[in-house]
Amino acid sequence: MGRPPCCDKQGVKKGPWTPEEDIVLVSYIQQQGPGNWRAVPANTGLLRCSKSCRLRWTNYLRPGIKRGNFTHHEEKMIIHLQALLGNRWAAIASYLPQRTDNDIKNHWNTHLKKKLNNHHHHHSSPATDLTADAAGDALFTTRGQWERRLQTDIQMAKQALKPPPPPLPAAESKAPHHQIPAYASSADNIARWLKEWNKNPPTNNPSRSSSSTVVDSGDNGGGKMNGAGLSESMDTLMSFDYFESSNSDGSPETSVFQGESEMDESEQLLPMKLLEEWLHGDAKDYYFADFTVDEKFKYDNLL
DNA sequence: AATGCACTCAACCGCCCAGGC
DNA sequence: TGCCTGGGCGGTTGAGTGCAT
Repeated sequence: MGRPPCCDKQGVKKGPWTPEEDIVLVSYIQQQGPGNWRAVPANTGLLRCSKSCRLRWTNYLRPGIKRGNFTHHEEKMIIHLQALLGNRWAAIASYLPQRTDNDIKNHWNTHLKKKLNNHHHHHSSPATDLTADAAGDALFTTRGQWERRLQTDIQMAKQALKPPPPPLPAAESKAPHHQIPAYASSADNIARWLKEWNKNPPTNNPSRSSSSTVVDSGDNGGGKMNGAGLSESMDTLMSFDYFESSNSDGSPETSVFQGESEMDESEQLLPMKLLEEWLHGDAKDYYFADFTVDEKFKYDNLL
């Protein structure tokens, strides 16, 4: 016997959300705060499953999220973090402020994986084979690799037990920190969206039309890539910093995987070490320049 | 202009886990 | 202790869109 569905399927609406539904959901959350999703459909009259409400909020309506137009640096971070953490998108998303796990997952599946595959086929060499997808897919195939992963998990668990960061708006603990009043920001998005909507009423795809306007796309470094930009981006993307690392002392006390001394030396994978170095190196400061103190705190604790 | 195909991404599905009873 | 429920996560789907022919 399978588990019953999270909610009664009868009378539950599925598919893209309409602007009206968005407004109902946002205004409810403005008043009540997110959480207790079970109560949301009941209290709002939305004919939606509680899960659907949560998903809509966390992946779309939540204030401060940035959609699409992944910057080059974000892509690099995703690639590195994916190599480190595997397909744990929520964990990866926690290091990319403003990005949702769903967005990152989609971007990985539709863009980055492909890019890395192409690169893999065109630059097949022992060194490059260990990067990219190959690294992501094959990283944890040995006992030592599994232990590394476990260590990462332990580190993350430790983090979770640390005292919480300075208080955030009670209703939005997972939101990025540099947007100030969570709901005001969200209401602002809706207002902006409505403005757009009045100007350009959606034809037959409300979800998509809203997706391009509700949330401020922010400054993502110049919008979509043209051909040249993509090419240039790929060059840099694939260059990584793996093989430019000069201070590879590899001291155990700075390792992500502390306590792996029992590990067979032969299991020390180059990419992992290099990733580690990269994450410890200057690149970190650069990529995390926009991070808040909390986010840096969290990141540093991972290391 | 019409058609087919490939791509994108919002949303759903199913599983897992933690907490409450 | 075991069951139930809510919430979270990762994988997958399919409608919409854009491009090539």
